[in-house]
Amino acid sequence: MTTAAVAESKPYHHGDLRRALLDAAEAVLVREGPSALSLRAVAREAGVSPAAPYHHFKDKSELLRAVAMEGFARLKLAMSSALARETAPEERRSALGVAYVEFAQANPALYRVMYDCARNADQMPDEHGEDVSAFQLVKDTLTEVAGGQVSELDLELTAIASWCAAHGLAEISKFEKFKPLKDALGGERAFLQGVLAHLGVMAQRKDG
Amino acid sequence: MTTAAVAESKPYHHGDLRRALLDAAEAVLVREGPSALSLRAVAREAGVSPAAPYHHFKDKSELLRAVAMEGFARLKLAMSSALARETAPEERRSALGVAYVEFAQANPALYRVMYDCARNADQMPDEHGEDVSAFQLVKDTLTEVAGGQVSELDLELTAIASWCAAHGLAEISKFEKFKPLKDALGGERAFLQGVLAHLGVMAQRKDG
DNA sequence: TGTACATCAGTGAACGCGCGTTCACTGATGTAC
DNA sequence: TGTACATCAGTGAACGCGCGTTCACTGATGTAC
Repeated sequence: MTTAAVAESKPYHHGDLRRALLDAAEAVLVREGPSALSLRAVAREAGVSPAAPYHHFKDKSELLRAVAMEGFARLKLAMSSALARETAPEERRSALGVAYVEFAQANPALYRVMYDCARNADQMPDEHGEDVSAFQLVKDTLTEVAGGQVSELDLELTAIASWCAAHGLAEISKFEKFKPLKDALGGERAFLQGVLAHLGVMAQRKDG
Repeated sequence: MTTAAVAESKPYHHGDLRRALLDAAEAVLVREGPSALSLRAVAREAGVSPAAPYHHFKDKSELLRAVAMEGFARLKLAMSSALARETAPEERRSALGVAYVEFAQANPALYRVMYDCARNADQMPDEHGEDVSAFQLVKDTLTEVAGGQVSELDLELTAIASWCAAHGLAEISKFEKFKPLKDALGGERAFLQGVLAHLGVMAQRKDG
């Protein structure tokens, strides 16, 4: 009946309910969207009583936070992978932005939860000392593009601007308004690349 | 007791309950945030029974939609005003972006409702034939900056990129992460201008 | 000018619902001796 | 190796809550004659 319940007469103890709850949360998100993501729905999806999650999360918001953290981790992974697939700096930068937006498009409900969570806390959920942050990934790539000839301040501001644009595009790109333009450009990805390419940024700064 | 109820033994008929409900909705948003924006809370705030709004809105989502539409109208107004205060194209463009973000910062709950609504419909709420859209405002201003030397396609993509960046900045700018940078730059507005200035765009395109 | 009547815009009680959380409980597991 | 016992990780019933919406109603307003 439930997705997470495996065959063979499930045991009283679950094994790894925390993990199962996070997976169940994602299943609920995919199937019914962010507004359906209640503690009870997650427990139901995991095939467990409504009180069970309290042995693994202090309360609902802590569960949501864990979901959001996983989402950000996966987003970063998607970005790293995209980066690794290209060698030329310009292509790497473009791929980074496209990967970001495509992740958001592929996981719209998760992406929403991620930023709802971030907004509530005025910060991204802790990556508690991960090796290198997604934001650092952006800065490094932009440095490559500029060939190292850029001040720390410009770099920081440009990275923020890029992040803003990617986030904005993630939220806005599916508006029907843009359909004609996408068709004219030859598809979704061309559209994304087109918009992101129009964030010229450093080139202007350098000769301005 | 309620904000909207005027003195003198309120009459049975309200006069303009629709208007009062929209104002009440905003009051609720400001005081308690988007998650508290229920039909019942709005009715309560307007000093009216829970069933009363149904004479003015088909259901909850139609009320929210009306709130969102008003929000977008006010955002456009703020942008027009900011534009009118500057003459030089570059300053006008900057003022436009700053006005956008500052509106979102000044009305965070309303801004959230506006985009929640837009996302649900995959489009902005109808401006049903307003004179000129906010997006057109952006395109016109960008054309001024470019001195008319720009293709329709570049213009469109640049305008979208600007919109994305403004939206992203609106959602991200209050992260604590940026506090040091803001201080270094001398304040919130300088930060916004700094980020937005790093969307060079057309300059790069022209000599690239 | 008065009156009958339709329509409008409220009331307030009630409906069923799903929610987050708590509680006393119990089955399963692990550990000390 | 066996056993007593503490601890862990579940159950399931119950709590109070606010919600969106419906309903029969009634007071106020406007209009036709």
